Amino acid sequence: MSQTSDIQLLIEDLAKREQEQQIACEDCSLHRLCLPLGLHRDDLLLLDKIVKRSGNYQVKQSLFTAAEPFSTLYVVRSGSFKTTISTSNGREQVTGFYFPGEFVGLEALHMPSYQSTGVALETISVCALPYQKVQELGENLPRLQSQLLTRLSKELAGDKNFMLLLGKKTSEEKLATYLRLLSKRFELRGFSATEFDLTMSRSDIANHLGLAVETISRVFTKFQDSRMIKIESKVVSLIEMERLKGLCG
Amino acid sequence: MSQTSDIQLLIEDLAKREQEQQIACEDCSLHRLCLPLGLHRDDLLLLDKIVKRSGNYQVKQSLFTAAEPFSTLYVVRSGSFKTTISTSNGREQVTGFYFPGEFVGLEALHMPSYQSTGVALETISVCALPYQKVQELGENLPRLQSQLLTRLSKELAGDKNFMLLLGKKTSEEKLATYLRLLSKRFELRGFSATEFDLTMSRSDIANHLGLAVETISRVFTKFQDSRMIKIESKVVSLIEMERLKGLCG
DNA sequence: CGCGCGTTTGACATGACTCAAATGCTGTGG
DNA sequence: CCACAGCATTTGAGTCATGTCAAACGCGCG
Repeated sequence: MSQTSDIQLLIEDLAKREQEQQIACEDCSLHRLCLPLGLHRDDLLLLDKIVKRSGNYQVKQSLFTAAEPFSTLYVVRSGSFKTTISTSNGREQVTGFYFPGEFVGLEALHMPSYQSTGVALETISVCALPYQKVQELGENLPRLQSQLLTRLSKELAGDKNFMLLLGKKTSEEKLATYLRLLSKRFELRGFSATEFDLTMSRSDIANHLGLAVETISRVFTKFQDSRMIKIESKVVSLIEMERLKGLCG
Repeated sequence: MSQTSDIQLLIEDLAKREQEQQIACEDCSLHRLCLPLGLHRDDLLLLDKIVKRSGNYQVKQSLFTAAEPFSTLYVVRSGSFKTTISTSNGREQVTGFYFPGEFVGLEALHMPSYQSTGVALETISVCALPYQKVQELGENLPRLQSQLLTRLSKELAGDKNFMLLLGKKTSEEKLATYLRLLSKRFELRGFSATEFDLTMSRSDIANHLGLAVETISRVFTKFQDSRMIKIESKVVSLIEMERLKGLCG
């Protein structure tokens, strides 16, 4: 019984800390990756005021849905994310995965409504930026606008490269490229570049890369059989990074 | 002899007018599509000062090349354009086509160098915007920054949709979607939505859509045989727009 | 423990690619 | 102004990478 209440307490404490994540931008660990970069302290405080840190979401929960009115930009605080677009007849394309410090929904900021749907891949928390207020703030903070421009431009550059992957690469090249991409993103966030968690399902990966689940599965086992990588359910280890690089096409 | 000199004069005149296309942003016919949108007169004059209208290029000439240092944003004034990215082993992907009023090179503006190559599809003229100066101007013109943000966001939205095309559509759906896309862009520019010129080669189209030239050719003839479209070498007529729409997937 | 979903594996089907050749178009030099 | 060279496009035949369908497996959750 005492055991139960101990756990209870722990859980409550965790939930409380979760809810209370009112860490100022200034103190946020994502500082370096996020919007604050290049802003002065005073400006940061202004930014702070419009950020809503309330957002916690469960697996498969959606932050926003295509065609719903656009109002807010989201920045991932913890956990990971996917966005999807659909054809009129219901086929779906995963247009991106998003990790802490990354912006979701940038492609909508000139439109009246979201054009993609954002779904949580795990339990996540986000910072919500009401875009209207960001714009108002931007009127007097060119630095903020610049940061946004940089963010957009980076995503655009990534997507252009992704077009190369979708249009011209074989299934093996696609997966190899994708793994290296993830590796770099995790490394940038201070995590291991050689061992990480695939928070998305095989079918999400397959869909994103324009392949069938079965193909992804086969390529994974092929890569594993050749001892280039190791997989234990969700955890990937990149053993021979050079060989992987060579396979990227 | 008099004939020759007549033509001579005509050519010289043309060349002169070409060179002299120092039409102020304010008076430019692309006004509505381009950066000036939403700027005040005074601001426009400032923008005017940093725009270089010198650029005329021949077919296949490149404006910028991947890995070359990034310095300038280009806006197409007349003619059309493609950008490409390549894999390390030389395969190439056409990442976009650009028409009057559209920005080329936006994906590079956070980087030290261009990541794609921009090539003229016909004789073209462009406005060149030294990005450094755009930034300086942006410091005091939030409206300008906003316009840039909108431009970037639009391109991003387009590319996300394009990922859907590349990843999930059949060859017929790809071409149908592409034709409709072109149609809309021409319409927006005041041209016919149902009859227009394909300034790019079949192999450029094929490459862009992630298909082989032969496939494009076959689909074109199939569409034509079914009397949905008509093709006379470079000119396309969309006869049954509704049917085309239905084929977009 | 067992249900259900996600993943893997196998066998087969097919859309799009490749290779090859014919046809058509464009621009250039005689 | 014509003829020819060279490139772009079309058409045909055969192949192949990847998709589809089906079934087994296994892991996590209730």
